[in-house]
Amino acid sequence: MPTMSVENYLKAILSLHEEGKVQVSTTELAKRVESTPASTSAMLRKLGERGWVEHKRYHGVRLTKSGHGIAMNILRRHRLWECFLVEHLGFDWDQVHDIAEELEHVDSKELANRLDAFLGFPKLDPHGDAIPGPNGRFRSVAARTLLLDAPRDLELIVVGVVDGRDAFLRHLGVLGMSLGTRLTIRKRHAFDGSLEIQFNDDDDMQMVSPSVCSRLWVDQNNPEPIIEFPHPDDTDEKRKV
Amino acid sequence: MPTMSVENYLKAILSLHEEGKVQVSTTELAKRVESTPASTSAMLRKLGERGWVEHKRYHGVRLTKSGHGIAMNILRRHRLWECFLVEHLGFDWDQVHDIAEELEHVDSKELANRLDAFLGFPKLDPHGDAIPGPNGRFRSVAARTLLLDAPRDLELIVVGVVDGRDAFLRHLGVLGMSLGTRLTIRKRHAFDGSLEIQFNDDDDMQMVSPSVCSRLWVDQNNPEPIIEFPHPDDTDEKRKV
DNA sequence: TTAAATTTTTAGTCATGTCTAAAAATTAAA
DNA sequence: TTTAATTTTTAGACATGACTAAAAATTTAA
Ligand SMILES: [Mn+2]
Ligand SMILES: [Mn+2]
Ligand SMILES: [Mn+2]
Ligand SMILES: [Mn+2]
Repeated sequence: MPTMSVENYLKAILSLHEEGKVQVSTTELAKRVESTPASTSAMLRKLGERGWVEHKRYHGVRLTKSGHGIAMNILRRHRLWECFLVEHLGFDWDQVHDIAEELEHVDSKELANRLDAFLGFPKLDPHGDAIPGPNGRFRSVAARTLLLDAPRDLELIVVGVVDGRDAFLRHLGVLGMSLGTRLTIRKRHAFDGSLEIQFNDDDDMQMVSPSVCSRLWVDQNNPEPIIEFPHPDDTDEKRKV
Repeated sequence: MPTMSVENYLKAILSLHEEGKVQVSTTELAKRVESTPASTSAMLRKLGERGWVEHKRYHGVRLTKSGHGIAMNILRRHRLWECFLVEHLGFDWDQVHDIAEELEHVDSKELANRLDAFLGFPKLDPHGDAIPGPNGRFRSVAARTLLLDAPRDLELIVVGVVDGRDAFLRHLGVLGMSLGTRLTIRKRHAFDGSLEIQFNDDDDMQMVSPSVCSRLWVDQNNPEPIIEFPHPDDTDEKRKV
């Protein structure tokens, strides 16, 4: 029965893990949870004592298996609630994060499972992020590429955002982009890395900055290979592929 | 921006007001929020300082208009979420209270209003209790009587419970009663106040204790007079009837 | 109307989680 | 490799909300 604060720290560590950091530094974590390094340091001591992280002083932390399970559970609830807010209450995808940030802490396994069923066991949240299942593992997700790295002259479809902050989502709105937008890269500008993109719905052409392109996941309409993201410690051989 | 704890205290005071107490005593409130008189006393000082209650030391408290507004808002969210849990997630009416007790603290006016719309602007929660509207006032509710006080030989319909605790709701299940049950009082036993009740669906007769009968609201199938429950301080003349 | 019982408040602790400022350890630069 | 910069931890405070035990006020009983 972790507190709300503990849950937020664990979830933040998980998200940093998923961004590639094997060891999470105190300062980085502090930024993520919007607190100070001092507070974070104190929290890490506690998380370590309770067996949710492995913490070597002055070097980073890693989630333990049990900490990873808790964090995946919060992430699951966060993304399920985001689905509910967008699909059933009609919120825009840039309005749901803060509300889900609170809803995710309502503690009831039964609630999460029933909500999951009510939503039709979605695989992705409104931002294209994978939703963990009740077992604490991600459901399979289609392969995807950063728009910045995608090939030219091939129809692409926007399937996710790397950066879920409201400011970025609203900027996408200004550019006329959202999940499902079909587009084709027509030109790469070597000078600043901008892409000239054709919007396949209206044949409109537009210049898009590399900063935006590096924050968008696109699908190349390949047959979808299945990928799972287990916890690094998880050597369970019976795992389904 | 009251804390979760403050919200629980204010809501508890409101519910005691609605049970007829004009002044709420420290001990009674402590029992309701499941804390001690000492903790409650400290909280009341704080609530008074912030202008949410009027508190004369050693005599009870009353909600101020602003405190009443906050409490009605929490109550609104509590009951809306209960509707959602029962009607859309398939929970039983005796499983939703504790979950709603947490959901009610998720702070977003927009969320409450959209949920309200999603549910079709319900007037009553799954326990037959009135749901406050976005203006902080109860919506109109049909007149109702305690089963204990209802007349004999008249078809009645169960429309609400006075006591929403899970134990009581489950006991109702054992008796085969829930919201909507049609019944008729056939005999009053003077000795212990028990009622002999005919269930109109299956013509079954059953003895029901006065303790249960004093916890059930029934409708007499009269044309529904409209009642509102404004705050006692509210002398606003423009109020709609 | 005084004494006893009850209720309420105060006093003193504790747990959680936050902060700033200072000290310690690590990492980067010279 | 010694020094400088950066990161992390510790020290010391504070806010919130809970508790037990003791004192004060009120209510009830004698
Ligand atoms: Mn959160
Ligand atoms: Mn999301
Ligand atoms: Mn509550
Ligand atoms: Mn209810």
